[in-house]
Amino acid sequence: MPLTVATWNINSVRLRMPLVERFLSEYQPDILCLQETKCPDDLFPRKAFEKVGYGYMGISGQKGYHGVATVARRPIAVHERREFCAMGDCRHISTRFEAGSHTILLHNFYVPAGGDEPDPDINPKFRHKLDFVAEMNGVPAQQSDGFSSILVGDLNIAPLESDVWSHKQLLRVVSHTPVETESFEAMRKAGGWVDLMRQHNPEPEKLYTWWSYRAQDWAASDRGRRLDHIWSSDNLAGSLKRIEIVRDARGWERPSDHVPVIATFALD
DNA sequence: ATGGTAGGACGCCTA
Repeated sequence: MPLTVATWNINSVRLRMPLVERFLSEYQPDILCLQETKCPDDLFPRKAFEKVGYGYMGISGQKGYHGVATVARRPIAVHERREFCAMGDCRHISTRFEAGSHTILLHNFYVPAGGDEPDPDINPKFRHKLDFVAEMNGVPAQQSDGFSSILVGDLNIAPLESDVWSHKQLLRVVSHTPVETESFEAMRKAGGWVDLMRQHNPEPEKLYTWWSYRAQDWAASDRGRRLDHIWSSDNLAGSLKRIEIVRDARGWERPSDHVPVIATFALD
């Protein structure tokens, strides 16, 4: 049976609810994981999601900053909301659902951006980002309880050379510094996670999911980065049929600076 | 080398 899972940093779910509705109606993913909802749970637009057929949701939001939500048109249950770095931030929610013969644990992450200065000794936000990635070592793909796993989200790191428009020019820019990309890839591999976007579109093909708001013409300059990711445990990777980056969404009216990424699985 | 834009909440932090 097919399963489609999408991830999208929406940069205010309330402001961009019309875009979310357009995306859900055009692409109809089974599950959509949102980041940067910037919305406390009691103000989350539950009714609007229910109205378009997405009646199952796990939300973890706070006022003004961060916030994640996983919405679905098929049953999902909240598994856990994990706090990282003892900061009290809403940056993770995991949900659980049945698909084919699998019970799948789906992690939805919003990793700290890390500020501008890539030196943990003088920039606490960069320190926080590195600590957060280190703590993600405690989220392995293989569960002792036999769940299969998917991990998605805005991970705010572009690990490979072809994940940025210019490897050389971004080596000292937060999101692509060696200390980030190396600890990120080490964490992913140690956790047993497969990078599904790269399984489907290997290097050196350029893959971007984010384009800065500050560009005069984002599409013409195309200075993008792959900050959003979809990973899975080994036992699901072979069932991946398709990965789609919805680049068009960056050109929609009042867009997020991130675009949706959709994974389609054919599960037994 | 620099500054550029956007959102939340309303002065300034975060991305």
